[in-house]
Amino acid sequence: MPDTVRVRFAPSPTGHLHIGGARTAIYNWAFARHHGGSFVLRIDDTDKERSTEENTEQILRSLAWLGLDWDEGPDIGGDHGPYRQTERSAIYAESLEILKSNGQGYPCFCTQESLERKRDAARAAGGYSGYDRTCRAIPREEALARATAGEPHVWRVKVPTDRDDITLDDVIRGPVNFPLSAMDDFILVRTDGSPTYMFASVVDDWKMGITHIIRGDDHLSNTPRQVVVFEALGAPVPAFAHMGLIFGADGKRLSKRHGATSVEAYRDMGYLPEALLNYLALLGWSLEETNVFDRDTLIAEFELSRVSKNPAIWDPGKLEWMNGVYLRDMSAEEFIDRIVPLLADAGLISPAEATERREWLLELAPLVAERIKTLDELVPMVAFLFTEDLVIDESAKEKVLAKEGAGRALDAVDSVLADVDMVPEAVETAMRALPEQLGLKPKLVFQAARVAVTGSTVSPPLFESIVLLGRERSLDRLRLARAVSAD
RNA sequence: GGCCCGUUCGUCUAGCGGCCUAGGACACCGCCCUCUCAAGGCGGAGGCACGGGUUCGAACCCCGUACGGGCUACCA
Repeated sequence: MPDTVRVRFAPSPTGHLHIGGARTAIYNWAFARHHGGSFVLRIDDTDKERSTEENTEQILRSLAWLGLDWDEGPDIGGDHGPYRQTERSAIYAESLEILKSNGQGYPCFCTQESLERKRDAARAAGGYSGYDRTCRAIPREEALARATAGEPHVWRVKVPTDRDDITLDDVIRGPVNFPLSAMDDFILVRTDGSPTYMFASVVDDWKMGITHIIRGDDHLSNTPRQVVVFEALGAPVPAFAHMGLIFGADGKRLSKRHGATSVEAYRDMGYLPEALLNYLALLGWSLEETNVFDRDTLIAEFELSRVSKNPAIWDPGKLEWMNGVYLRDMSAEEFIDRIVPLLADAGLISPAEATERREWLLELAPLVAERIKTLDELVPMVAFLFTEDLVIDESAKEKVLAKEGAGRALDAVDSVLADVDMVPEAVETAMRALPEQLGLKPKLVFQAARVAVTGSTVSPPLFESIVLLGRERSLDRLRLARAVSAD
C-alpha cells in the first residue's frame, strides 16, 4: 500500500451524524491512520434545502467526540479546499469545460416532460433502459451553439460505446462486472448549472487526490457511473471499497423506528465515545482474538480485507454490554472525571464540592462503575447518598420493612452503628454478628438496613454505602425507617 | 422489469478444500459465588438458506433456486 493514501468522509449536513455514517467515517479514518495517510472531511451540502450550518457543526462535533481527527476539512482548511461543495462551483465549472473540449460531455435539450413521457411509454412497453441519447446525435457545433445561445439544457456524459462493460475491482468484494448496455448517458450538470452528485463527487475526489473510496454498499451500483466520469475527465480512477450497510432488527434500513440512530443520541444516553467507536468498528470488521480494543489497536490492525460484505444488524444490547466493559475498566480517577459533570447537572454536588470530596468519590467510584451499563444509570443509583430527605420506595417498604423482625433488626443495626469504626470491614464484622444474635435471617437484617439507608432493595454494597453516607445520616435513616417498620 | 450485491447460532462474527463431530462474543437458560443489584466463574441450548454439480474430500469452488438489500432521479 502506498504511503500516500488519501481517503475522505463526505457527509450531507441534512441531519445529525448517523451511526451508519459514523462507521463509514471510522473505517476511513482507521484506514488512513493505519497507512499513515490523510483523512479528509468534505461537506456534501449541495442539497441546499435541507443542509444547515448547525448540522455541519454538529456532525463535526460528533466525529470529534468519537475521537476521530481529520487532516483537512471545512473547519481547519487544507491544500485541496474549499471543503464544502457549495463553495466549489468554480471547480465544477472548470471540470465541465474539460468535458466540453474533449467531447466527453454534451448538452441535452430534451425537456423533463418529454423525458418522462418517453420513460413512461418505454416502461409500459416492457423495458426502459435510460435516456435514448437523442441529443447525443446533434452535431457538436450545433449543440454548442444552441447551448451558448441560451437554450435550456443539461450536460450529459457520453457513456462509452466502444466497450461492453466496466469491471471494478472492489477492495472488499473483489471483481464486479457491470454491463454498459444498462447505463444511459446520465446528467452531470443540471439546467440551473449546478452539478449532480455523480459529477460533484467525482470531481471532488479527483481534485482532492482521493486514492480510496470507502463507503456503504448502497453506492456500489453507482460506482461504474463514477468510473465513467473519472475516465471522461481523464482522471485516475481511485480504488473502491464497499461495505455492507447497517440495518435494524427487522432487516430494514435503520430509521427512527429502530430507536436512536445518531451518535449524539447515544452520547446523551450515557454512552462512552470509546465504547461506541469500538462497537461500531466491530460491526463489519473483526479481530480474531478479541472484541474489545482501543483506538491504537484499531489503527494498528485495521485492514479492508477483513471488512465483511454482509449487512450488519444494529444490536443495542451488545453496545450496552460494551459500554459496561469500558465503564468497568476505567480507572477510578477517570470515572470520577466523567461523572462529576453528571452529578452536578443533577444538582447532587457542585464541582467545587466534588474537588473537596475527591477522596470520598474515589471510594464511591468502583462501587457504581461496576453496576452501571450507561452513565444514565448513575444518578438514580447514587442519589440516596446526596439527598437530605430520603423517600423510601413503597414496594420496598411492603416487601421488607413490613416483615416481622424488620424493626428489631433496625434497632440492632442502630446500636451497632452508634459506635462502630466507620470503615466497611468493621461495619461488616459488626453487622454480620447480628442475625444470629437476633435469631433472624441474614437476608432480612441486611435488606431491612438497606431499605432504611438507601430507600431501595437494590443498591451498591450495604456496608460501603453506610460508610459513605456517614454515621449520623445512617442513624437518622434507620430511625425514620424504624417508625414505619413492623416489629 | 433490468442491472448489481449479499446469505455461517436470535445478533456480530471466525472460517478463505482436509486442522470443523463449525470456534468466539452479545443475548438466552442452568449452576456456583453472594448483604441486594451487578460483576465474575462454570456449564447448556442454538447455525453453514435450499438444490445440483466439481473433488478422494466442501461452510469454503461452480451453476441454479429462494429470500434479503441496493441502484435504475435535473436526490445524495
